[in-house]
Amino acid sequence: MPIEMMIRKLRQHSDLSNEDVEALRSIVAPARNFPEDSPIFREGDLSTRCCVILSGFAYRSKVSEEGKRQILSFHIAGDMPDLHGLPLKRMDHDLMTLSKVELGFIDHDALERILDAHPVLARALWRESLIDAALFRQWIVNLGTRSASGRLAYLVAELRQRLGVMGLVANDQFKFPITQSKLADALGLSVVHINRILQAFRTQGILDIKRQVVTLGDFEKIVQLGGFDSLEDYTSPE
Amino acid sequence: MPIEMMIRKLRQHSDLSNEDVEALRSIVAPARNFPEDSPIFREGDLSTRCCVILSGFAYRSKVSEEGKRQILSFHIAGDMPDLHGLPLKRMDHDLMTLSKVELGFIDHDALERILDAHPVLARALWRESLIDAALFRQWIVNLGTRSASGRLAYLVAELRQRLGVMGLVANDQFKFPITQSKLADALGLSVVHINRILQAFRTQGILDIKRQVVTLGDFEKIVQLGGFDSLEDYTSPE
DNA sequence: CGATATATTGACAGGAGTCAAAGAGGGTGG
DNA sequence: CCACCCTCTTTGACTCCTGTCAATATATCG
Repeated sequence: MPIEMMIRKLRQHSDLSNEDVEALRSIVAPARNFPEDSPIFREGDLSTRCCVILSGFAYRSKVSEEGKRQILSFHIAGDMPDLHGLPLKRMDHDLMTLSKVELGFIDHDALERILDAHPVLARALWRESLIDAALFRQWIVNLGTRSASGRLAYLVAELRQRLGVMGLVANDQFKFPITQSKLADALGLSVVHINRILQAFRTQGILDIKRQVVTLGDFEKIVQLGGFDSLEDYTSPE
Repeated sequence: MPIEMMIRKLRQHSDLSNEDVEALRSIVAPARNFPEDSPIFREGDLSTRCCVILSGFAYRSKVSEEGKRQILSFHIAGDMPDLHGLPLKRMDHDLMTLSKVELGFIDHDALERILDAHPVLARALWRESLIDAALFRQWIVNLGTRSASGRLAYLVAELRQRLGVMGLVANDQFKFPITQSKLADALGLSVVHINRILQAFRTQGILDIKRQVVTLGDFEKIVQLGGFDSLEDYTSPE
């Protein structure tokens, strides 16, 4: 029942009744598999359904006019990376898989009907989409104020936090199938420089990213370097 | 009736009935004035009402753990910069005035009641808050992929676009009371460097920012330098 | 086992930051 | 009305973080 991860996430900030949850569960289409490094949707697409990541990793990205790719966010099991497509329809960025991904789909029309009858659920989804926006704000701070190594540390701290909540961190390790080139595109840095920072982190025993796995050597240090500030306190109502 | 600007903005993407609009209008409290360079709310505050900018300029900012201020966005007449506070309550950043600002306030409780009775309006506000998020994504691309001069050009292009819609651009000029130090904090650059870019733009006749006024010398060039891509096509449903 | 993607190195260039000081501008009070 | 002050802008000299280019090593996969 991997859809439970999404429900757990919604329940972290919203008080959903069992009816709300059942209604939502009833309209999730059977899981579909996507291969790694492939698009789920593209910028400009019209969205007719929302997806829920049941397992695997994805990222959202945008290509600037100059042709450079910027990765906007990473997504993990439990996330609904295109919830904003429900009110906005037209996608302003790509959604790509990082690994093999299992997706559940929720048809917009069906969802609209459920939301009309379940205002608490509607509010929960609005909230969820705004938490997404809050992460973007954090990301802006990260890009705008921190050095290269700070940015990387911040990313790792954020991922650890989010994966931890989903129970996907064990023994100071978590799966995260990233390449240095994608890290570069996420952090606004060059591949070469990412490589050098990674090496420095490795020799200092701070962290290691190898073979799809991130190993945290010194999490305290990572949080400090990245100036990581958990959003927890801001994402629950009242 | 400067509240009309907000309504015009909502109507750009949502089909509001006159009833919807009247309901909304009925709960806007009389305008209040805020002096320049002062806080409207602070990070950590609990939000009990939404504000609408009736006139003037404001910005949202966040201070990183390291103590550096990052400006997240600028706001103009017609904007509701804390709409996300309705579902999320706890503010994750500051809202500051740039100039004298006239604000209308909408009490959350009253708004909730109206939204329950006007689902189209509720949807419009959700949409509005997601357009805000889309601007943040654009901003991430700006910070992550562009050079210093590109970033500045992008900011000016975005402002021109948004102010233009509100009818606040005339003769290739618009009011925008910014200091170089704030520009630096918005673009993730140092004041000194901002100053040099500004001078380069000035001597090349591209643009000038002086005494609270931005003068566009060569808008084509600005759009090109900034790789500006209007969001227009993404913000209307279907 | 070859082929392709990814990671690593080295040398060098350059954009952007820092520090410190000097000008300008705008507001205020005597 | 002018002197003074405070903030904002401008300059110069210097540093250094990060990017670029190009080559090599290492993984990964069919």
